[in-house]
Amino acid sequence: MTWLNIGAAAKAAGVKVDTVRYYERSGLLPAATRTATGYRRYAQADVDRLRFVRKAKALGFTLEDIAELLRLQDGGGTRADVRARARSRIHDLDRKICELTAIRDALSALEHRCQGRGSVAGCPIIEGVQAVSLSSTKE
Amino acid sequence: MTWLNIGAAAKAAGVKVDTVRYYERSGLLPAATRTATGYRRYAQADVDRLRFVRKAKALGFTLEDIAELLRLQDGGGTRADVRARARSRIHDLDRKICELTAIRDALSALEHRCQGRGSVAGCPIIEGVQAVSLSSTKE
DNA sequence: CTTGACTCTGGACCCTACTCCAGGGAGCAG
DNA sequence: CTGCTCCCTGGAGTAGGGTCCAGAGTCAAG
Repeated sequence: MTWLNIGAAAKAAGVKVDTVRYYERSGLLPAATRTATGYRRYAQADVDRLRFVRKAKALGFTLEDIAELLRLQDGGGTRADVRARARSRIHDLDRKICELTAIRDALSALEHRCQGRGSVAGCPIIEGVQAVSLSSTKE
Repeated sequence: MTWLNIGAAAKAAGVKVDTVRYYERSGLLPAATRTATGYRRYAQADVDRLRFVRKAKALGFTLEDIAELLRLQDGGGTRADVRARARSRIHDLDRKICELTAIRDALSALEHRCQGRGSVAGCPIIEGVQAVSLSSTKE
């Protein structure tokens, strides 16, 4: 079994040393085994786990989601559990995308109404912002 | 001229008292005039400004963007300036929407590959995450 | 005069996901 | 042994947009 120090493990997984320690602190990684002098030792499985974290993050999972996914892997969760997590994430993403799209379209409509000439007084974009109705969109 | 105390002004604009003070601190609102005993006094124009901030925020502008928009209104900026800000915001939104959509689609594809039965071992979603290729998406 | 609601200030704290730092050990090449 | 790089810990700092608090002063009603 080849052991890696934290620096090598971090490099292999494509994250920073501090990030690895941070993940350990926050419970995403189990406390690493240590050498006699206190250095953390990592095996390939740990590197894989780090990579998993990185990739799940790229898919928009929060660290908390990821912690849950890892718990499911460790603790013999079911595929249904995993799937539920994924669905919930997709749902969040859909909501966020809708929200941003609505904002984008509103802003774009304002932008098209503006010729881009003249002083700010009476600018359709500014006036449009003033006319936005709230109470619905709550982030 | 009817003056409002901070509580009334905040209520009229739909924000919290602390938020009003925070906006003043961070330069979005000019320092309010004060009564003899140090209470902040607000006129209708101030309430309008607060509402403007709220609405611009709902359109996804950051407080910094909003500060700039307000400066343009105050300082006789041009519509071209305002429009440039709006365009930049639209551009940001487009980028963000694309990003989230890509993530959503990737995750959705994984989710469809999963029957939702069985243990986590071999789960296509987990394996799919492991197979994600990185290096492109950064954020 | 008392009570309760309101306001003042400065500063601490929340969230997420790190990132950096100081001050000290550990490991290894020459 | 000297350097150099790596590692350890605990704690602080970052960004964004607030939120909350203590301790003290103010205001209006009863």
